[in-house]
Amino acid sequence: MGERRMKPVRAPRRKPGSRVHSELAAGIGRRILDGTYPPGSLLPNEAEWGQMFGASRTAVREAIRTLNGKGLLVSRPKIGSRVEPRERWNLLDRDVMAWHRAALDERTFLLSLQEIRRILEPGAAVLAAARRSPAQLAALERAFTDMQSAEVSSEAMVEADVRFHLALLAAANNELLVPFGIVIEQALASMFAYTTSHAVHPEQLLPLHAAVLRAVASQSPEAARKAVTALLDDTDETLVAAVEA
Amino acid sequence: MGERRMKPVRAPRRKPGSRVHSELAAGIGRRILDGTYPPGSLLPNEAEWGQMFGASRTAVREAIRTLNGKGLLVSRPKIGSRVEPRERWNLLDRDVMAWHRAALDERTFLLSLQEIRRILEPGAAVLAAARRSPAQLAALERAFTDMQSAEVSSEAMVEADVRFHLALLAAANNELLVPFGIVIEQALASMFAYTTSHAVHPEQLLPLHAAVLRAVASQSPEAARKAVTALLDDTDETLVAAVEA
DNA sequence: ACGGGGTAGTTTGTAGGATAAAAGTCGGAA
DNA sequence: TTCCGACTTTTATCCTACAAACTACCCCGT
Repeated sequence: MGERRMKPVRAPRRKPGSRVHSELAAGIGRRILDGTYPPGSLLPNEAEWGQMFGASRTAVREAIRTLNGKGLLVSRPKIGSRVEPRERWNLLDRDVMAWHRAALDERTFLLSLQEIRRILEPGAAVLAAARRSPAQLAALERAFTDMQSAEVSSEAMVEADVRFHLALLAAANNELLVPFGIVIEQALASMFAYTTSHAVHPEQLLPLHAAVLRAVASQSPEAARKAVTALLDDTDETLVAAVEA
Repeated sequence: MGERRMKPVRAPRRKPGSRVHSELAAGIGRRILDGTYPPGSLLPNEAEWGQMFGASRTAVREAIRTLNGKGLLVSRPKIGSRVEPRERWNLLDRDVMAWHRAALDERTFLLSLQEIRRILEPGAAVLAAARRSPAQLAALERAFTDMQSAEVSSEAMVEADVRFHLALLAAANNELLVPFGIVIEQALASMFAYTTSHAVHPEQLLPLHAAVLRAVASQSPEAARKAVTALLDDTDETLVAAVEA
């Protein structure tokens, strides 16, 4: 064996999204979200997609099955795959939202998101203050502590910040609230990475969060509502500044 | 050719959910939601599922692809399919929620849902009163008119009622609010069918909705908030009574 | 005995082909 | 003219084969 087998510096980990059928799902999904195939229109048949992407019909079918599950289209024999009306789309799905954002105006999207937070989070804070368990309070405290020890504008800070808000929603003890929160916070996380570096009042971040924590700890619903509202006001300022830039 | 081909009385229309892969997706999905396969556990491999359901591996794979897209599991070669942690599940997905409800306590679920409405809808009403377009107001009026002309406790009434609330959310002109609303109203619709027949104050239904419509029409945000809150108070009464029964 | 590395084996991923079922279309018969 | 049936297109399902990923284990060297 004169030949030494070169061990390749194997990439740390292949993304799970690099599979052929995932690429196809994303490719087709994006084309639907960006209006290339509007609702009601008929998609190319499976064989054609296969040729376009250089993939087998099997892979195409698995991609279409994914999109089917997200409510983007329905398939019927002899007809083909037809794009569903927009209200059937599962816009709260991670992937769909990602494709949506790629095709849409960033400003509008982020402002819409923040608007929803302004509706949802104060209400959640009220419930959290009234019903949080000791364990849920501990999770909230842990997130806050991590925010304190994280460097300003660091990735760790963003992560802890998101975790803080999710812990708040979880403390409300409403099973549906957490899924809603996950959708919102996840979408905001990618933007926080930009906005934390442009925070208008970076020194306010910790005190504002501390106030929320105190209110939830002392089980004062009204105080919690006000503290969260103040926090959102601050985020609003940052967002508006970031969007205008 | 002496044999006469009996034309079977063909069923009016096969449900789109009656496909093999859909059955499989539902079967596996339910097993995950009801805890048979808890988060972190390993599912049987594709061949085994095929035997269990008497289906081919292709059909199993398409089902798993669907569940994959809903965040219930991830698949890796040599490993198999592993159930994802609960917070990755797309609980706001139509199918996932249906499987969830089938496995869970109905009371808790409905009360959670109503709690979210109490948070979301007043805020949406404020936005709607401030920003509704004439066309959106017309849609709201149409839904109300249909409620007036529908028989009490009829299916048409429920449909118009749901449409009224969705129109209210749409009038808020927030792109994300409608998807959130669809999730909630759809889930409530199936229950309304039961509760409308047990309404505590059936005669209040139309006046309460009329108040909301008036407030949105006259662009009075605060009045809209109050009207929606009153409406939700009434629904609460009905819900509590229905749940206790 | 112990550690490292290569490899065998299991499971998913992709390909490609064959056949069945669905549902419009069109032509022919009553 | 009207209605029924064959035709045709496209998805639905099944099957088989092979590739790729990754674990777990065995074997070898120290």
